[in-house]
Amino acid sequence: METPDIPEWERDRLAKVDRLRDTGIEPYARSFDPRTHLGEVAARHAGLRSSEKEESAQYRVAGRVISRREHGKALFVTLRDGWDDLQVYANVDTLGEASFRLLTDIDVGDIVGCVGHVFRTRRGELTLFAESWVLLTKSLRPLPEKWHGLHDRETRYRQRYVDLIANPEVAWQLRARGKLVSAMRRYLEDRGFVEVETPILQPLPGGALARPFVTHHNALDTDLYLRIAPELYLKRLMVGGFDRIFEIGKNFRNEGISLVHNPEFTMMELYWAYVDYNAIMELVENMIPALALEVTGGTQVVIGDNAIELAPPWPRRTVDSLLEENVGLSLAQMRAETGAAKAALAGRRVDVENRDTFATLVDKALKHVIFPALIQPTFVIDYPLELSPLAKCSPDDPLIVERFQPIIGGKEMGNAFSELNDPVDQRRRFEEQARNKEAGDEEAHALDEDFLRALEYGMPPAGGLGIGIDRLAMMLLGAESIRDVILFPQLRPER
RNA sequence: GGGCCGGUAGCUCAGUGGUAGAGCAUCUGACUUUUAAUCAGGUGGUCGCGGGUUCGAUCCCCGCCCGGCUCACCA
Repeated sequence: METPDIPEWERDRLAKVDRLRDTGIEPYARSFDPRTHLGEVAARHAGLRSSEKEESAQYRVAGRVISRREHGKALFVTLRDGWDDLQVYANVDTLGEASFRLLTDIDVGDIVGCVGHVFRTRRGELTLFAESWVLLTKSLRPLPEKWHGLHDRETRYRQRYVDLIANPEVAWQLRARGKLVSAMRRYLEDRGFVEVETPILQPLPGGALARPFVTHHNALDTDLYLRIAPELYLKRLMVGGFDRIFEIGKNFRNEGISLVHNPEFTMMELYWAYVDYNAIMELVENMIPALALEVTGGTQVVIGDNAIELAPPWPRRTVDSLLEENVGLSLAQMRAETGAAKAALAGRRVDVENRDTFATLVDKALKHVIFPALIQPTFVIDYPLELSPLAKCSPDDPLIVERFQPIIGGKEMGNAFSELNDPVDQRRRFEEQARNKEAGDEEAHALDEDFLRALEYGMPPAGGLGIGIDRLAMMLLGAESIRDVILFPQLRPER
């Protein structure tokens, strides 16, 4: 009987499934409980010497068979659970003829449970001596090669489940990202912040300058946008009396994909009533090293050739002083003479265009000249008004807003400001954005009447903060691509 | 979107204008502490897709698809 549609390996394994069922064995078991994690077994017997055994402790372990070495009447298999491996040894004398024969029939990829005691082989590897075993899940597909593993990026991202099996360091890194999020959540809760959830489907996307995804609600017959930021809803909650809140969740921006951009990404935003951006800076410079300590065990990270110390305090540098130092022009000079600003930037190998304005020139100077030079953690503070339609003005200068960005390893880790709570000023800023939109700026901020109505009821003074979790994870875990800290990064659909 | 690089067996990769290769995996046999186990033998391929040139294309040309890097935009 020819079934050319089914690959050979799968046909063989499907036949094994049939044979197992014929002998009364279910190849997809219901449970194997209790069990001990492989890593725990290894940790408990780290001191066991070669050729010694420890028969007093019996273990039930389970995992995926990632390799096997058959020796006639004996057999070694290596099990993996998550990112821990443990070798299992079995022989025909202990298992008996029937059970041993079935064991030699298992394939790399199968998931099995084993019961036995540990010993350490002559070559020094901690090993479970199997006294009995059971098939838990039959695998129908071959695993990638044991030596070179799975390298192909496309397969790794499309079939992350295989990547996680074949590359335990990937599994470890993605798990560490999870630990980062939970550590952040705990850190904030311990300081009185309450976690909230605000709409992802929004009638008007706001809180950031970006192009949104559009979707449609059938029953309401209305277009909705996937949020580009939760900011305006969190501020509505501040009006409502929540005075320390945060949200950790996905934002969606309909823009390019790169080493540092994924269309959906995770953001932590927090709002803290009755403080300004100075308190937020203190929070950030204390929280980041605390999170690093939990996730990596230290407050130092290495990015490229640079050792970075995250411990506080972090220096504060104004945009104005950084511009003077790196571009040779003050903010006021750049505002007054955009021609000179363009020349100065062009001289530093920054692409400038005719349509560049004061605001975009400052933005380019920060991104291409100033940030890349800030390796150790630094707060860049006090931005020009034009770049920040939701931030409050400085008491000393109406053209400056109280805003900061933490820069680590040359990269922006977040964005924060003293929140604008003057509804009249906010309306003016929205109207300015509306003019930009008419002039063709697709990313200009929309005018949100309900948000203004909320501000008119009165929002307490507050500091706000957004931190990109993906980029923070990259920095702490030394990932070069955002795809390495996202379980299922966005790819073009498979065809 | 532009530029550059890539797609060959399940995996990692060689390769040539004249019937397609290796290692590992898989299959058969041997082997009771191996560990990239070992030894002997075998199976396995629309060479990303579609056109063109040619007696003949996996190879050369054109178009497309998918991925990577990079530039632009963005966090």
